Amino acid sequence: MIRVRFAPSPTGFIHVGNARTAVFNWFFARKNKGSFILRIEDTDVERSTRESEKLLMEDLRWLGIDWDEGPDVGGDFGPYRQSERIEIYKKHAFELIEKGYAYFCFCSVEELEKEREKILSLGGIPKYSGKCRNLRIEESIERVKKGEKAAIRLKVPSDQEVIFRDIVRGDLKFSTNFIEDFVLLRSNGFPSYNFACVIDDKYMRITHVIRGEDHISNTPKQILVYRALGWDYPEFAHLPMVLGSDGTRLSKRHGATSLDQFRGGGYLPEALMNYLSLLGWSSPDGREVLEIDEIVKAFELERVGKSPSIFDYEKLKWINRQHIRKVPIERIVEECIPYLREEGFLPPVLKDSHKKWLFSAIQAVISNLETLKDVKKEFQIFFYFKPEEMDEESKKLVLEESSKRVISKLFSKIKDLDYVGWDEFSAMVKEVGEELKIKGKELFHPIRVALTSKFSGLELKSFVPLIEDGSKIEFPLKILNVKERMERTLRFISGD
RNA sequence: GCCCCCAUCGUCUAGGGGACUAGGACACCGCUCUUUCAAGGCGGCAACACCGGUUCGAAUCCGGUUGGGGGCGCCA
Repeated sequence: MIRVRFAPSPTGFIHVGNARTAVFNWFFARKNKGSFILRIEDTDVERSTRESEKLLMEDLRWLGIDWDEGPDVGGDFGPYRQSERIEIYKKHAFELIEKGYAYFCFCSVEELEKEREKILSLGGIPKYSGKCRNLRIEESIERVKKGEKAAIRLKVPSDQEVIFRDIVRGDLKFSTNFIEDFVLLRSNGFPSYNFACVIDDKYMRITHVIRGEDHISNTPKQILVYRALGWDYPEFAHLPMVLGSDGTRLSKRHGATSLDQFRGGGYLPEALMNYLSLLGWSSPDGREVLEIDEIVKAFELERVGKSPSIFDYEKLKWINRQHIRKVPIERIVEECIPYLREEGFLPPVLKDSHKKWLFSAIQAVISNLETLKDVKKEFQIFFYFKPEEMDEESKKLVLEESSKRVISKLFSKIKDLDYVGWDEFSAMVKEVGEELKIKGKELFHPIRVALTSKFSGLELKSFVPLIEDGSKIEFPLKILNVKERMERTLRFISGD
């Protein structure tokens, strides 16, 4: 039974790089019918909050990741918050002291800091001196009993090699000579990352540790802990980094980086997941726009690449567009509603008439949507109509003599009608053309501008019915119909 | 500085000794469809970092150089 975990620390929003790690773990678990475990690494008391833990889980769920075991859903190997497992870590840290594989360290943080700076300034390797390593154990225990603060460090053996196989990278080799006696248990009683991680992965029966490349150098340290404890260790797979456009670590400077920003930015979760899957992995059949279950089916760690990838917002947008076109339009309508409310285009309660209109309107603009959020700007054409604010290009066109004649003529045919259907409308446009001997662009373009105040946009065939129908429905911002729009444009042209 | 990892179009990638004239996708450019703009369709530009070795044959294997990235906390 394959068991993997995603182990974030609840210190802020979830970064897409971390999300990618979560997603790959999840794909691997689902593909192999294994378990995906969510473990909260909240041993940094200063920075961890329950609030971020909550947000983190919400964001993960939004993305489409579910977990079989975790702090909120429970499981047989909990608790799943490290802060609730302190006794377990202590027990094993003391066990290592007893076995002689670890020792108490009484150096203060300030002292160590000073030492490190000194070594660094001399161009040396910042490595703990091992000062407390040879303290007599009886004496150390005595000091601890008296209440002196002490951390516990691992006695890292010298001249040994740690070799492990990484599923992505093959055999990796490290000499223990470059590993210092790192801290297992901090003087505040909390475990360090490299210790807690080992204990938890063992207790939770993790079979595959899939994490970012930035953890490669932690792996030999953790293996040393496994060895000292006499435990076998899981398989490792280190995923390549996700970088920003300039090749440095992806950060705010490059654009959106947290899951909630993509959510708010109008991305479909399956599109983001799809895009994330393409960072370091590719489908054997070469297709890129994939349903989640297709990815699960095809996913293999063996197909994960070794080199870092740059996060490409353009391609994400393109993938998002593909997914927008793929899912049922009802869902797109549903997802667009919050954005439209935000703009004040929709009332708090939607009647059937609203829904019906909305459906047609979304259908009309859907091919222009790169993100769901784009619906806001696409819908302006329905709710805002201000001839006096039209751009120079449109103004110039509409003020031409022939344009004026076209618009007036068409208006004279429409002005007594209560409703203009598309067939009727296009028949009248045709008549106008014949009567004025104007055709083509010269005929159509002025009409477009008269109706939208914009030089380009939706095709009139869908636009005209939408404003005609829309004008009969009650919206917070009234939709003007053909007649009203032409009237206003005419007034603008004549200079009133 | 030290340790480790990585290297195919601008970007994501396929490829794993002969199938390579190196394939696909995004972006970009052009054409087309459309009496607008997009979207769509078609086409184009564009890469094996460098040097050496192994081999009949190297993008592919080996070594080095260069470049990039990661790590070196009582953070995770």
